[in-house]
Formats: sequence, C-alpha cells, structure tokens
Amino acid sequence: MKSNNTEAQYDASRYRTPDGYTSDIAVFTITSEQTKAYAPPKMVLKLMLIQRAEHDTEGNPNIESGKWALPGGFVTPEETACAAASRELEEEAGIAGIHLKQFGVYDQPGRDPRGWIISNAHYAIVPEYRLSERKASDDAVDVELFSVAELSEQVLAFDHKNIIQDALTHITRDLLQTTVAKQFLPEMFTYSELQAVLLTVTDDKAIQNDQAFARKIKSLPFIEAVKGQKTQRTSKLPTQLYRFIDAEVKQSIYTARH
Amino acid sequence: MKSNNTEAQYDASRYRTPDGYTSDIAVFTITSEQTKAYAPPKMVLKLMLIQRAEHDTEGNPNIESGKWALPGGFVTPEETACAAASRELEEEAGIAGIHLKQFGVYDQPGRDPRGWIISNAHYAIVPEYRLSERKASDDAVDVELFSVAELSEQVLAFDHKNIIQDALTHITRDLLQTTVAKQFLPEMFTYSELQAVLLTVTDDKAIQNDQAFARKIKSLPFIEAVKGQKTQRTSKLPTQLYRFIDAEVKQSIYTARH
DNA sequence: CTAATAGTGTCTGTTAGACACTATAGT
DNA sequence: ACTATAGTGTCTAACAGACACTATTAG
Repeated sequence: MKSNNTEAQYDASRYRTPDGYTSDIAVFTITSEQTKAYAPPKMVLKLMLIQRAEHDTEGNPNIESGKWALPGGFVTPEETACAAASRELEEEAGIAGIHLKQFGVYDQPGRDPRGWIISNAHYAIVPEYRLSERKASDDAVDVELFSVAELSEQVLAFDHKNIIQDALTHITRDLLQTTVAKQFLPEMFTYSELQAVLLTVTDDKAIQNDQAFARKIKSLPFIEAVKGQKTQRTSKLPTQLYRFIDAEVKQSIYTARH
Repeated sequence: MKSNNTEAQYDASRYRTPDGYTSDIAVFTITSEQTKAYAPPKMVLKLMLIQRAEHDTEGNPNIESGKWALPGGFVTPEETACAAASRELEEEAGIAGIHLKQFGVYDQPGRDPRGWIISNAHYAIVPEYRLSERKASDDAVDVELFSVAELSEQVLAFDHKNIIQDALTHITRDLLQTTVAKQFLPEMFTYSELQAVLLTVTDDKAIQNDQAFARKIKSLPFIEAVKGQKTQRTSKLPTQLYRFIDAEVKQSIYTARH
C-alpha cells in the first residue's frame, strides 16, 4: 500500500487526482396506459434520457453532442453524489423528494474523453404524473422516455449503455426482492396495479396468473388490505385496496422453494 | 445541470476536482476451529484490519495513526478501483485471484481531514489458509482479524465504522441470496460445512436445524451431490460431498413462502 | 343481457417443520 | 459399548398450481 501523509504534509502531486467526479441518474418511470375505462392499466417501464446539445450555454461545442445520455452533472465538494443527483433532478425537472439509490461506480480508464472522470450512478423512481413538466435545459435539446426495447436501438453517449444495463439489472432485482415497488404506486393500490408494476420486469408465471396473485397478496407479510377501502378505477366491481406496511423481509435461497 | 465543454476547452478550474480517489477493502475470512477430530468445524466470520503506523516510510507522521482501519490505497488513472483493490491485496498480502465486489462509495464532505477524497469500497472473500502469510507493511504496524463482536469495541480511522457496517450488511445479504458462500468453501463440501458458513451470518431456524438442512441441500437447484465422493473430515461416518453448479437463481418476495 | 374484472371453492401434489428413529465408525 | 454425526421414516399442516365457478356492475 502507498503511504499516507498528514494533512499538513499531504502532497497532492504525489498522486494524480481525478479530473472530475460526476453523478449520473437513471430516471425510471412506469407509464400507465388506461386502455379503456374500468380496466387495469397496461404498464411499461421507461427510462428518461436527454439528448445532448450541440453547444453549451456559452456557445462552445459540446462533447458527444446529439447522442442520448443519462442526466447528471459534476459533484461539488460540499455534497455527496447522492445529494448532487437529488439537486440535479430538482434543478432540471423540478422533481424533489423521490426515491434515489446508488448502484454503481464507473471509473474505467478512457471512459470519458475529457479525462479521468469518475461517475457515480444512481437510479431514481419517479411516478409518472411528476414527470409532466419535463423540459429541455441548457445542454439538452430534448428529453424523452424510452422503453427497454427502444433503448437497445439508441446510440448512447460515453459508457452510458453499460450504466443503463446495470441500472436495469438493479431495478429489476430491487422490484422483486424489496418493497420499492411501492415507489411506483399510490399509497393504496389494487392487486392488479401491483401486478402490473411487477410484470414490467418479470414474466414469472405466479405473478402473471391473476387468481394466484389475488390470493397471494393477502398472505404477504409486508402488505395489508385496507379495511373498507375500495376503488373502481381498475374494474366495474369495487375492488379491495392494499397498502405496504413496514415489515422486515428476509429471505434466503437456501430456505425458499425452488 | 452544469454545462460540459469539449476536450480542448475543458477548463478544470471551473469545477473543483477531488483531492484523491481511494479503494478500500473489507477483507472477510471465516476461521474454522476444529474443536476435535471427526466433528464439523465451528466457524466465525472475521474481518482483517490494519493498525495505522505512527510514521510513514519517510518518517513523516501518519494521519489517524494508531487506529485500526481498512486496508486500501490511492487509485491511479490507469486502473479501476476494483483493479486497485486487487493490486493492493496482492502487494500487501500476496493474495491474488480472489472474489472482490464493489459495494459502496463514501464521499461525505469532511470524511477525510486531508481533503476531498472519495473512497470506493469493496469486500473481498479470502479462504482462511490464504491469509497465513499476512504481515505488517509500510504504514501498518499490525494486521489482525476481528470478529463482528470485537469490531464494535474498536476505534476506527476515518468513517471506516460506517463502511464496515455496510460491508457486513452486503456480505450477509449476498451469502443468503446468492451463491457466494462457495468462495468460503472448498470445491466439494459437506452439508454441515455449508451450514456452518451460513450460520456465521444468520440465525434462521431452518438453517440451524441439522436434519432440515441435510434434507434441503439435496433439493437445491444450484447444488448437486457429487456421486461416490465422501469425506470423513466432519464425522466418523463417511459423508456425502456436494458442489455448487451454475444455475440461475431468481427469486421474488412476492412468490416465496413467508 | 353482456363483457370484463375480482374473487372463491376445491382438488392435488409438494414441501416445511417436527419428532422419532436408524446407520456408521473411531475411541 | 459409547458417542457424535449423518441421514431416513413418517405424520401433519400449509401452500402452490390448476381449474371451475360465482359476484358485481357499467353500458
């Protein structure tokens, strides 16, 4: 290991220091298409990308311009990358107080032609209605939502294709193994709404099957039926509403069914 | 979002850049005490820490000296943090080719008195026998293994207490939800050896119960019995050996038993 | 009445959990 | 013979998966 010096004697020139530290954000949303009245929604998982402008605010040519990229920006020494991500989201899209999770660091030499730039990647879960006011900004000419299928056809800036792939892996795992699904749902939801969220990332037969899932939801320790609360937004038949409750979910591949 | 410039016009002074990028490693091992012959081992999960020296190689006082800390060091622009971790492990302890996983980034302002230093944290799984040659190095006066219980009594350098807490959370989850347990075990192992590994991080009744676990291991899709292979290292009775096989393990809290 | 979604009744096969029991081999 | 570990026999209750069926209500 290399030696460390004290604060006073610390000599930065002995080590090369990074040329930048950025925070990138994979903003996920689930779009609900109400195909017709009194029916469960068709849900699709989408990722928000920005198209990089030709020039920045000062008229200088922008690197990787024209390509689609994850939103993000430089982190300052007074904040964590997660705080920076939160700030960026608020500044750019007016979205505050949403679920953010760090999932990876990208530091492959040469990943950014501008120099040694370390990217700390997060994913965000934004309910669809909060994306309404999205807009282009300084160095983005366009902002758009892409489904997973559409993503693979796009040319993406830097190593964002890798980052997005990892983001998808992480959100899929988290949706199925934790209770983050609630971030996509209203406070109270029907079994078919939860089912639709999960089906955006899995094709598990037990989740696809309506009757099985309607039965299962009642025995999940981290979800409770809200007594007397019904809705007709997914069916003509008034339907039971559920909510997530705080309950520890621990699981092991050595004890589960296979 | 702040604007980006092209390579030519990139002006580093517009953004403050980090004062350093380090890679820290939580080196986990499981010590097996052979309490007596023909018995399963008693296993304990331990973490390797170094005690920071008073002075570095050049005789300058070392920061946070005397405190216990995670091994690690500065990352260079020609490598990823993971590669740096691997290099550090090899340089310091002569350990190569072991399981390494990135689990978190630490960038809280003020976490390191020397400046804006970002730490990329990894955990490593090292089988006990490979730690035999461990030694003190340049800026470590001592190297020692600590059990989880002992860790909470130690004064740790920087924010390493947090990092270690997160490392424990991650390795616990990975041991129970992935097949990394195999990194602690020989190629072929008995049910009681696997059981002992898992019991270092869980108190799950279904895993504690010998008969239940001996039955369960035979139906796990990612483990197979090795025909005709038996050992007497855990029992007088020749005992079936198992091995991990490559099998996708996907699971969801919405389909498992509770 | 029809169509669509929500939800139940019921059967079957599998498994978890518990407990008693057998099997083996070194000392 | 004793002891510690490995492993089986067997029962019960719970649950998954399948399929048929009922319930409700807007149009």
